[in-house]
Amino acid sequence: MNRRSLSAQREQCKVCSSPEGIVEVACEQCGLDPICDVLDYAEEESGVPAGILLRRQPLQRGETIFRQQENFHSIFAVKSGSFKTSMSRSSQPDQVVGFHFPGELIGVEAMSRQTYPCTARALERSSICELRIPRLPESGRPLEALQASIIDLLGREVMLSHELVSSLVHQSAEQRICGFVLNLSQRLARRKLPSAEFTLTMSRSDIGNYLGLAAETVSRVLTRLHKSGAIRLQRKLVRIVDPSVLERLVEASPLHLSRGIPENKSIRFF
Amino acid sequence: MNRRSLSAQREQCKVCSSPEGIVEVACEQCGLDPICDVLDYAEEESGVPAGILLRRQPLQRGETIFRQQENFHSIFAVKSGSFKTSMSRSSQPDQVVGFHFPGELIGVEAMSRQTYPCTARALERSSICELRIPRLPESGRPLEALQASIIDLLGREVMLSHELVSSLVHQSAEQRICGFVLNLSQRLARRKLPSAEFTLTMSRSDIGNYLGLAAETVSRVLTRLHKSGAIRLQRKLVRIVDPSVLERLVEASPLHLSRGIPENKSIRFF
DNA sequence: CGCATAATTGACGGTTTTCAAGCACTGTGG
DNA sequence: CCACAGTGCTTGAAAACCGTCAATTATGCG
Repeated sequence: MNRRSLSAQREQCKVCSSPEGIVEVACEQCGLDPICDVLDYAEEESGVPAGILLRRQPLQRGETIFRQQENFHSIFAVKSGSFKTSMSRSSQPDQVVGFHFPGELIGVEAMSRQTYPCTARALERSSICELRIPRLPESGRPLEALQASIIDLLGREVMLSHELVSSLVHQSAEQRICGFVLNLSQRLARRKLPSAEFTLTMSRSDIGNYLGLAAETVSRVLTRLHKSGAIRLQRKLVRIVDPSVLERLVEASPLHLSRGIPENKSIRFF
Repeated sequence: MNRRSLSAQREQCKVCSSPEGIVEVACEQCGLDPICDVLDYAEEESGVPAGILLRRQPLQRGETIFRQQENFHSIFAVKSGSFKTSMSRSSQPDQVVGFHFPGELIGVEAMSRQTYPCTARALERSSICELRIPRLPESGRPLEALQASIIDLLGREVMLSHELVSSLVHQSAEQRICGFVLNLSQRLARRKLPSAEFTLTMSRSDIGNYLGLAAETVSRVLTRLHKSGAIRLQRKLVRIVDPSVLERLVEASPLHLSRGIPENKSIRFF
């Protein structure tokens, strides 16, 4: 009996059994899954010592998993809820560097360092799994496989960051926000979560901070998209009515519009 | 006799012996150094099969090391000269995602992928070292140590990207360009290369593309800095006259740090 | 209910982009 | 040696875009 069929039954997974009825990502949709796989987690007799991979108590809105400059010890996977990671810059408000949704990892960029370079804060009531890196060797699993998984994780992270840079610097406010909304939708869809209608758990300021825009601009663009019928918007609740409008806005470059034919689009921003 | 004393003599290093009199980075200043270290390269009797780490023929301006979507096989270290990496995006001009100077690495972000996500092109006559990843196991060295080095490299790259994003999106054109110039200077200084006066081997368009500015804006800001006396500027040659002026403009947000060199060489994973 | 926080909306000004023209450097061939 | 074209760089003027400031409304929480 393999791990996937076990974890599909959910209550069999030692780590991921959901304590209450909150919507959370399934193990096989989680970014930590390849590593759990190596560890044979969810196998009753995996023989992995307890405390290497563990389920943490739910966090309340505003609580932190870790703070900037604390000692690195674990990477985390979001099971439910959402988080933001931010870096404090001297003499200026914090810079939001990322948002994290169920199935996504937090803290991988600290992997090569002594300390976490940013603070991870819950945007709502959320739960996480924790993988204690220094204790991995105790698992008795081949280190090479574990390291290979981690290299894979990091490589993806680098790719994403590069694409984030390219998408941000050359796009207008409208394009950035369309890309942001579409990206959130795609990330939720990838984890098999509702992706046509969802709540923006972060504030307009957080979005603006992340995208390099003023909060007012975020607000203006969102209401403009609402009035144009591309999305429906009620406070923090977003429903994507016409994805093609958003996609067209993201792809359409104000410069060089006449040149080149719009190709097949695979939007992977943020 | 350890590797460092050997490579200090330069002609003893199997990989890095400089064929002609071109200014290039020393091995111990190179981002690949921790890995070469593990491989005991430069040791005459290291026993590592040939062809894993090798010195490539110099590239002419405009030549590519690899192109986007080619199969991944190696990461590269710049020995002399400079490179730009760029990604082509559907229906838009290429996006410059990075510049690479002696001692810095190219291609690490492809580590977890089948193919290179960007194209690496020489900005001038340049030379490189190549590390063939698929052949690493042949070295007989513990894979864990090699993987740990690679994890270290990738972790840094993620950090850099985060810092790049935060420094780009919230800064004015003047701040971005000051940061860019200072960053170049710091990266050169770090590799013990001339850092007060150097040439911008990339075009104004490349700089603008990278920083998310129009080429005209880059030109305007540079001449403004020149007229204010902070720098001297002759076409592509830059001399930093008063670093404090630049630093004050950038304020406290240091632009992306240099690529590829570990601050402390002790890799503390696993 | 009332306060504090967040979101919206409007007006204005500064920065940056765009468009356009002119200039400087490079390399080629006569 | 010079004329020439090609490319990249500089400079100018107008307009678009977005940030700031400020006022107003909405929302959440005690």
